[in-house]
Amino acid sequence: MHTDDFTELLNPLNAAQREAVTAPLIPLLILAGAGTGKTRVLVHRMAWLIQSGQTRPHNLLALTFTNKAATELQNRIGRLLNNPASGLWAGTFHGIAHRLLRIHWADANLPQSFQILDSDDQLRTIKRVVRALQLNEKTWIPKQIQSFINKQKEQGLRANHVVAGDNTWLRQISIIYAAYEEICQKSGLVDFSELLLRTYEMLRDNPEILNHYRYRFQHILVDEFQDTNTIQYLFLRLLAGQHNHLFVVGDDDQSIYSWRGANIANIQQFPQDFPKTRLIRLEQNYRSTQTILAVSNALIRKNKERLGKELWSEGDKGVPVTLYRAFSETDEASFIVHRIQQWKGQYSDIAILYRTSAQSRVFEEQLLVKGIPYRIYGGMRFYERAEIKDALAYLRLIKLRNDDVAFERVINTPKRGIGEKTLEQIRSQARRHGYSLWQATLSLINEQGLNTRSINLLQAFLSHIEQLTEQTQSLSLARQVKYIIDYSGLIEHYQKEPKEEAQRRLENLDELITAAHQFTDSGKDGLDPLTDFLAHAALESGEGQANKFDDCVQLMTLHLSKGLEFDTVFLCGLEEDLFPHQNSIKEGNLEEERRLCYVGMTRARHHLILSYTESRYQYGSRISCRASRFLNEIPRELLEETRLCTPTTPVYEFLTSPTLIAGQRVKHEKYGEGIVLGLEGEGNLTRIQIQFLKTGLKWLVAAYARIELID
DNA sequence: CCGTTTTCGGTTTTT
DNA sequence: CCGAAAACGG
Repeated sequence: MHTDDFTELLNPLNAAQREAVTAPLIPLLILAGAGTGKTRVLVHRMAWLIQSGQTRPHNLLALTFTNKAATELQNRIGRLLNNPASGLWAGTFHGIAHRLLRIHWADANLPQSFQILDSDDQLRTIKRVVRALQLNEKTWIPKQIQSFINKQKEQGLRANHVVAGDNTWLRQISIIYAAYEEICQKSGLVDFSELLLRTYEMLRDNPEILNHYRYRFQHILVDEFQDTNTIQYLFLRLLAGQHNHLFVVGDDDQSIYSWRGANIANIQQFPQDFPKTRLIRLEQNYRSTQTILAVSNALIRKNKERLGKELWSEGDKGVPVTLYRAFSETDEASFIVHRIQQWKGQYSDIAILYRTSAQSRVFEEQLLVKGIPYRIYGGMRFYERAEIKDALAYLRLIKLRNDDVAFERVINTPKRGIGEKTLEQIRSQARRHGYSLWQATLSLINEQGLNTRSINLLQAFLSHIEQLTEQTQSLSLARQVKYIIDYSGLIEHYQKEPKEEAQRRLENLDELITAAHQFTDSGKDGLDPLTDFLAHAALESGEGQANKFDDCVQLMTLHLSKGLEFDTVFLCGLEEDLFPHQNSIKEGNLEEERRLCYVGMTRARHHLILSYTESRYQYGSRISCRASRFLNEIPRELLEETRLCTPTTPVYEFLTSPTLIAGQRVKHEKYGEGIVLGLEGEGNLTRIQIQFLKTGLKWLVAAYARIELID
C-alpha cells in the first residue's frame, strides 16, 4: 500500500494545506476558513498517514456531523487511494456512537434490539410523562422540557446530577427528566443525545472496552470541530487518551449552532487540553472573488470572540457586491426573480438565502408564476412523515415489544376502537407495575380488568402483532416492509382521507418499500437487516442537505446553506429584528447572527446580491423595517446600490376562462402536460391546482399561468 | 368517535 | 394572518 511517491498526494496542496497534511503526530487544530479546502485537507491527511506507512485504514476514525459529509469523506478517500479503504470508520458522531452501542449493548445496559427516538418521538414521550405526572402542560411545556433534557445530556448530566437546591422549577423539571429516563430505559429507547451520552458512559465505565478502541483508533479526525458539544468533546478526549492523535478541523467564524449545544469553547480549550497542539490556519480561499471576501472579512471582523483569520484570494476582484432596497417583501422578490430571469447560466447555480423559512413563500409564488424551476430545502423529511412513521412503528414493535412510543403510535392507528379511556387504563397499569405498555396490556387481559369489548379488541391487537412477527420472520427486508404495510391496515386507513392526500401517502408508503429494497444492509457487526434499516431511518432521515440534481433555483435558510457554494447568492431580508433576529438580539447572540451572515456571504463565487425591504407583512399586519446593522458594518465603497428596474405592480389580466374546470387537460411551456384538479379564489387571484404528468402537483396563479387548453 | 370551534404561537434544526 | 393542535360538542 505505501510508496515513497507522494507527488499526487501533495501537489494539489498549497503550503498551509501541505503543512497540515504532513504535520507530525502531535495534536493538530486546523482553522479552515470558508472555501479553503478543509475537506481536501482531511482526506489528504488520512491518505498521507496511510501511504507514508504510519498507519492503516483500520486505525483511523473520522467523525462528522452530517451523513452527507461522512459519505463524502468515505468516497473521496476511496478515490484518492484507489481503494475503498475498508476498515476505516467514517461516520457522524451519532452514527459511530450507535455502532458502538450495537456492539456493546449489554455493557451499555440496553436490550439488544433497542430503538432510536427521533426528536418527534422524544417530544411525544415527554408529553406522556408530563401527563402521567398530572402536571399542567401550560406550565410544564413539553418543548421546553425537551430542550432542557437535551441540554443536560449534551453536558453529560443525568437527572440525578441536576442540582435543584431550593429552585422549585428545577426540582420539578428534574423529576420529569428522571421519569423520562425511566420510560426510555424500560422501553429500550434511546434518543439522539442519549446515543452520545450512553456511549460516553459505556466507554468510561468499561476500561477493557475503552482500551480496545484506544488501541484501534490511533488517529481520530474531526470535521466541523466548532460544532461539537460538550459530550462530544468529552467523548473525543476519552477515546484519544494520552497517546492517540487528534486532527481536528473547524472554523470558529462559522459556528452557527450554539443553540443546539455546539460549544465554541471547545476550540479555545483544545490547545490547553492537548499540550503541544499545533494550530494551522487555512486562509487562502478558492471560491469567491476578492470583493466578496473583502465584504465578508469586513463584517466578521466586528466579532470580538474569535481566534482571528482573514481570507484572501489570488482570484479576480470580480464585480461589486450589490445592495437592493425594496419597498415591500413582494418588491424584494420581484427584483430577485427579475434578475434570475436575466441569468444565462444554470438555475442550480443560484441560491436565495433567508433567515427564516417563512420568507420563502413570496419567492415561491413569484417563481411559480414566472415558470422558473425552483426547489425549497428544509421542511418535512421522508422518514418524518406520519404515514412512514406509522409503518416504522409496526416494524419497531415487531422487533421490540416494549417500545412504548411505537405502541402508542399504532394502538389505534388504524382505528380499531381502542379509545383514550382504555389506553389510559393501560398506561396507569404500566405505571403501577413498572411495565411497558405491551406488558401492561397483557396483564390487563389476564386479570380481566376491563370490559369484555376492550379485552377482545386488545387481544386482537396483540395477536395481530404476534402474527405479523411470525409471518415476516423469514422474509427479506423489503418483503417484510411490504408485508407490514399491506397487512397493518394502514392503506385502508389512509384511503379514507381526501383523495389527494391519500394518494400522496400511499405513494410514500410505496417509496418506503423501494427504500427498503435499495437499502444495502451494511451487515456490520452482525446486525439483522430490519434493525439496521430502522436505525438508518432514524439517523439518516434523508435529503436534509441540498443536492442539485435538477436544474432548479435553490431556496434555503442560511443554516442549511453551510458547506455549499453557488455562483450567485441572493441574501435577502437584511433587516433589523429579522436578521439579526430580534430573539437573538434579546438573548445577546449577536455574534452568532453575524457569523450566520458571514456564512451566507461566503457561499457566493461571483455574484453576491444583498437586499432588504422597508416594510414587511408579519402576523397579519404590515410593519416597517430598518436596514440591518450588518449592512452598516460593510464599507460603503464595497457596495453598489441598485435601483428598481422593473415595475413593482404587475399588470393583471383576467385569464380565468369559464372553460377552466377540474378535469380539464392543459399544457404549460415549462411543466408540460397536466390535469386541472381544482380552482381557488376569485378574479385575478384565482389559483389553479394542476397535476403535471412529469413535474408533479403545482399551484399556479391563473392570471399569470401560461397554459393552453388541450383536449 | 368523529368533525367543528377555539386557542395559541410563529428563528435557526447537522443527529 | 395562518396553520397546528387542543378542546368541545353532537
